[in-house]
Amino acid sequence: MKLIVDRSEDVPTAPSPYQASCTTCRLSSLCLPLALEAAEIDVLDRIVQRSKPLQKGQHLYRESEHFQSVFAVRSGTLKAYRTTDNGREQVTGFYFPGEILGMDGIGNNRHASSARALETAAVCEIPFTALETLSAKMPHLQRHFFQLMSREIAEDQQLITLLSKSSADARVAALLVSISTRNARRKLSSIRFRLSMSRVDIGNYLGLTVETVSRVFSRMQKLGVLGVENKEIEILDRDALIEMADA
Amino acid sequence: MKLIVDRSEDVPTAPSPYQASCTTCRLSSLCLPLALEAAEIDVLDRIVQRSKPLQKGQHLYRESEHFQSVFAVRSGTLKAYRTTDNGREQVTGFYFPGEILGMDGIGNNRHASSARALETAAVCEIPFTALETLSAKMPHLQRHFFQLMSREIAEDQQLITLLSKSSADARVAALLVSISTRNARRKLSSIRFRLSMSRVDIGNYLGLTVETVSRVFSRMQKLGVLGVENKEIEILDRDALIEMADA
DNA sequence: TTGCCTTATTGACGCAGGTCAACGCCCACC
DNA sequence: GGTGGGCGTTGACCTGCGTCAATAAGGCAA
Repeated sequence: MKLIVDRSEDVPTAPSPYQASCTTCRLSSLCLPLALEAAEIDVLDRIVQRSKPLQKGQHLYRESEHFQSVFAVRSGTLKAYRTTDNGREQVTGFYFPGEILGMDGIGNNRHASSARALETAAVCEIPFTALETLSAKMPHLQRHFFQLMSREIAEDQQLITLLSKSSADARVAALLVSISTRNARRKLSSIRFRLSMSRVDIGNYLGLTVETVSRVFSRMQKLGVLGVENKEIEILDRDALIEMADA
Repeated sequence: MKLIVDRSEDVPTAPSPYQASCTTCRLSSLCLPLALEAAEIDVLDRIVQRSKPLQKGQHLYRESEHFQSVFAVRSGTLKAYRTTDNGREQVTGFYFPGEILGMDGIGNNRHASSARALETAAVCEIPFTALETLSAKMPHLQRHFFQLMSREIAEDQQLITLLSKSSADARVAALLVSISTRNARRKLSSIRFRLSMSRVDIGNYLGLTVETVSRVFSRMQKLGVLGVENKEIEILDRDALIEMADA
């Protein structure tokens, strides 16, 4: 397994031209533990691989492939999905810049889901065995990964709650609130954004049909809660949306 | 934070009389990494606390309480659930002997769900900071916990898939298959068992009403797939049940 | 045992959202 | 700048499951 990319000082052009380092990455506050010291970040930086961007529709990994790394999204959006026994596709999550995906593969050394780019996307690859070795030496890092995984569990449970009982309106509202919140964390507009996923993906993720998703959008627009223009969304009444999300 | 129970050699009666040790526990193959050496198990053993059994209905921990430990079920069954913003209860999982719960609390240092005993139950408490310290020293243990958490994620995703599209029949069938499989891992009968949870809990977990759950049981009984007598379940046609689970 | 209360079953009915179908609109690619 | 194919919207109809209600069956206390 090739773990280290040569990025010594005497090479003028970075060996991986796609991103300088974790130190300069504006997303590092999202995907790295804040408590990490500069020297520690540097060590971590050495195991992280930055490769060429994925094109829209391209797979990052596929279900049941050998698990080797987790990935941090640098730009773009990815969706994770699994294929059921009867061939149906189920979207299990959307991943935005600063978020980590692939952690469901650790358990059995093969990916439990597939991941594909919804638009041109760049990711940092973090080889897991290297991460493990490093974690044992850096308590902050170990704790950070335990926390990341735990949060993924908690988020999945939230989705379970949503899928278990909520109305179509509540599901769509909850997704929009989630995207809005995550945008805010990335210092992007929390009230105006472009949905990088199709209505089909949204419906699939929320356990609804395309038609229902479309109807919900229309209804919310009519109610003045949302401005919808194709993939462009404007949240006009955030409180109402939050209200709808748990109804 | 009190982490270590004194169990030094000069105390003749074990400080916690409820279970000898991980070494002699018949469930250790389920909750401990197999690769652990005897000496390592011994170290782990020292941080594990065994307390008096929980009575039916008693809480092990509650949502938003300060997170301190994860727990391994020794006997009995527990359910985990969270309360939604509008006060509804959502069951997020059932936990049988040999299974670990509480991992959703690591992320934010408070429990993301509550856990309560469905019948008299005994658990081993594993203080998390001690587990972290130990993990950094014992690579097998660190890996094991990464794996346990990862599997929890993968299982939640499976539930998401189930809740997202499947029919009532498929949901109930899937739960029964899951219980059957987990029973087998514990060397119990995979075709005849007692449901420790109520129909209400089953319905809640599966996103169905009690009435629907009841009707599904009746229907399956009529079809000769299941024998149902109150909480006593007999799987008469396992293949048919598996078939139904992904329909 | 008796009685009470919780849990489960069964039936009748209504509705949210699925299904099917038609159509409009992007936008990508000649 | 036309055109084809995917994506999104809207309408009409249908159905699986929820809701409401009534009854039965356990289970625990006294």
